[in-house]
Amino acid sequence: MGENTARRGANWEARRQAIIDTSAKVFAQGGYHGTGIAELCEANDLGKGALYHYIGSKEELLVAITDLVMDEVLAGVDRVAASDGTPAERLRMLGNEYLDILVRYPDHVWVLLHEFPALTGERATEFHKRRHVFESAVETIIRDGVKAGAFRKTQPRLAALAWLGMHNHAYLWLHPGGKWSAGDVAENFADLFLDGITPSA
Amino acid sequence: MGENTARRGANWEARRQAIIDTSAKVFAQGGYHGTGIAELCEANDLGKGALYHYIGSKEELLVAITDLVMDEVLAGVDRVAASDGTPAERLRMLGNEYLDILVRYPDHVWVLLHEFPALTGERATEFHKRRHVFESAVETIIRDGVKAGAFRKTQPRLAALAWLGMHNHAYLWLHPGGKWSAGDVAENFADLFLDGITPSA
DNA sequence: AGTCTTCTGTACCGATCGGTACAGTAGCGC
DNA sequence: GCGCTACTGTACCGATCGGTACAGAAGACT
Repeated sequence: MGENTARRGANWEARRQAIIDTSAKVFAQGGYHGTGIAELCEANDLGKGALYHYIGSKEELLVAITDLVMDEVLAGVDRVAASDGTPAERLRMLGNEYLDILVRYPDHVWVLLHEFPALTGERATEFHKRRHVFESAVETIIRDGVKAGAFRKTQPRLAALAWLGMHNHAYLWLHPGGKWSAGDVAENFADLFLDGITPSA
Repeated sequence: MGENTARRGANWEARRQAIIDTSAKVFAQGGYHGTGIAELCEANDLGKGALYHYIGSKEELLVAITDLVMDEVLAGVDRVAASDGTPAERLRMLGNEYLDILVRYPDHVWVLLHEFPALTGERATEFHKRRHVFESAVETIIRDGVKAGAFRKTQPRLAALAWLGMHNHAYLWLHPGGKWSAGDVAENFADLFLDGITPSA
């Protein structure tokens, strides 16, 4: 993808992106398998011919949705890696980046976390590879912290899974314009993860 | 359900339960909407007629799977409520109960957490009601701890969501016979949630 | 043995599935 | 205005969807 942008109409790409976004919302409500092409056509106000002119296939649409999110996530990982904070600071920063994505793309993230098992073949392996980069980034920060004595001697993998669970799960209840902002939640979660719920005194 | 057990064959109930369990595994692999009746028939080695004799409908099958898990979860909540430990102890206990269920019914739990949006009508409201009981139980323990001064003055709801996220997410990687036992993970998570990852000194 | 209920396979239903073929329309370069 | 390509709606494809009808097989009870 990218090299075959070829001679497409001026706003082909923009139109395609709009379709991806709209479809993400529909998928988020009805599920990937639970949503038919007809439903997507109606939501995008397009005939089947027009729709397929932009998306290629239903699965490609799913790929586009998940790729969009993973692009953002990995960009966040890079920014954090490029920073030079302590492990605790980097963990805070990554939480902020991730929850921000979650609020900016609630539908896309829902689809990603819910329907990634529907990806097949090399699409699936590619996705797992990218997800592994993200999860490893968390684990590495924790491992660094343990090595530096800034963190307790926990099992880094298990601590990373706890961190990921806390943050991933937020896609179910953290919405733009809701009770909490991404920043609020990220701060609370970082405090909790770093210092626990027991008073320090 | 229950009052119309009526005159069913001796092992009708057992047969039905076996079908539910087998189908849970199939759903866990292919998703609810992604799995057809024909697939369920093959997995259960039954014709459509026979299958429908036991399950009524596809959605009833989904309900049976989710009910099984929720029955266990709420039984765990009751046991914890009946105990008289400190908030910290009760949180530990609940984590143990929950992760134990997660390991004993990995397929059922996967289906529950992944496909509950497919429930419709009063089935959906009933499910949400029962899930709320579970989530409130977590929140109440935390609220009690804060009130008693055993926990920091966090927002109980947010802390509960963190706790739930950590534990719920484990359905993706915690499997029977895997690297960690439910008890191991529960203990690590409780330590982490109570005291954080920063050394206490 | 006869009867009656429970159980099960087969055939079938209309609807919808994801996807394609293709003829036409619209808009841009000239 | 001409021509060419990008775009779009309609009709259609075979396959599968969830579910039903129903006849017969299999047991249990008498």
